[in-house]
Amino acid sequence: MTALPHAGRTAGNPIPVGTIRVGRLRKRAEFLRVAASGKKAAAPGVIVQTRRVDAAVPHLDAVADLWLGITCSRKVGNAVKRNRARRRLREAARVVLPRVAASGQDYVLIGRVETLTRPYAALISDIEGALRRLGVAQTGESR
RNA sequence: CCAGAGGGCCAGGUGGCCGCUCUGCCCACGGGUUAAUCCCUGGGGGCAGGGAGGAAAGUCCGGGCUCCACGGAAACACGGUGCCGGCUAACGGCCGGCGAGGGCGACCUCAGGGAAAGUGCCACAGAAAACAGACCGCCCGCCGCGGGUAACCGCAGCAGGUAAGGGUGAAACGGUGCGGUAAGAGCGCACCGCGUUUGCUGGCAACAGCAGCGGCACGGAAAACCCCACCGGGAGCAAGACCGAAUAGGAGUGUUGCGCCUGGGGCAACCCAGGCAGGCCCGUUUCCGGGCUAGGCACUCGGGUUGGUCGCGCGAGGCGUCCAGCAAUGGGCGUCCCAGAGGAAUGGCCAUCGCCCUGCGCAAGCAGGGUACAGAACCCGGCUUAUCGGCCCUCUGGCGUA
RNA sequence: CGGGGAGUAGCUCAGCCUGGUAGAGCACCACGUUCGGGACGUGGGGGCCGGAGGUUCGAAUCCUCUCUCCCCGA
Repeated sequence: MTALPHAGRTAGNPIPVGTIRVGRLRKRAEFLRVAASGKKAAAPGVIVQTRRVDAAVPHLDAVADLWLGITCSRKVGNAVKRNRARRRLREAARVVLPRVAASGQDYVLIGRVETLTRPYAALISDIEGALRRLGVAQTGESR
């Protein structure tokens, strides 16, 4: 496990054991780092990029097990459409990532035009499938 | 009832599960510090409360706020606005009025100063396109030729008169009628139109009405240059302020090099202070004025970038009511505190009820589809553009009934 | 978010300031040249000037609104 030590998680802490904290990518440089040196997988509703965390380069949002950033280009539509695509992806990622995604990785979800109209269940399976193809999915049943 | 005009308002509701962000309070914990507490800081949990718009949009104007330039002055230049009056912090905005155009009407539209300050333009066509001018034509006179008994007719030329007719054009120097004439012509007259730096009346004014005057002179275009009047310093919250890594650039010291003059110091190289000259900058010019201005090498100290904090929401504020005003708007009183994110929250999924359209059905209803435009990014006042539909008020025209 | 710039032929650009005829190069087509192709020569076609209004007799050009694209300020 290359995840940074979870500062608040010690014996006697009321946080349930196994809770994963998802940090956020905050700056353009962090997104570019994932895009430049990471792997990517495309699904109808989403494009996923990922990169193993380099401990020498700290995140702005420091205390977390894995980091997530969501983005949308102007091709998706106007500001309302981009916001909706980001919100749907964030909601789906909130459900999927702690259960499936490996720790110690950066993840970037990129919205597409289909993200707006794709059914919610399909969006979730899109993310899971992409993570599996990238080889960063947990073995599932072990958790 | 149908068709239409003007103005205002709304921007789906309810419920369930799971979430986001800010503020306040509480709880346990980690890190720093300490002997310990306190304190600082970090990510969590719980409870309560707040959480997108009429356009948040385009960024087309006007302000607040911040920094820079702010010492003026004059002229120039540049940009903008343009009937009159009012409102406003200000505006290119709004309100009221005037004029012009459109509509049966309610109403709508208008960058709506100046073309007798100047420069330039008006292609093609046409004789001529802007101090007018004359192609065809019409008319008088003279001369020549031909015909005719003659009156006179025809043709060609010369010198004049004319702007009625022809045709061109987007536009041709008023229109109609009568008189007049060799033919004509505002040449004269009547009416209409036009102009008016004339007077009177009304109006703060734009302007309107009446009278007079002018025979009519003044083509269009200033969204061509321009003139006149008025307004305008530049940049923008990525402004700006503060805290502050790693790596490359600045200040001090030493050394080397470097225009002139004066004074001081030093044995000297040289250093310090002042002035002058040169160069650059303050939009341009002028006058004064101000600022900056010397490289290379070695050694010591302060800034900026990444990042963080502030700016950052009590405001030309919202709601209600009264008063002044035709209105825009202003004033008084009461009451309320109402988003603050930062790859950027204000949501995701589901159920159900509304609303609209289409089809089926006698009906109850059923099925299908639709439910817009669009997301705060320092704030405010406007303008413009996008928008499924619904509601309310006032008014106009037509038809019908009483 | 703020500041600036550009839309004209299939492509790259002139023309706009100073309004009346849209032009150049490459590309395309035909013919010639060649045994054939390329190159070369001659000739030709092709643009409602991003869209909508307005000013004007007349707009690619002037004015207003709008759409799209590009650049700059982390």
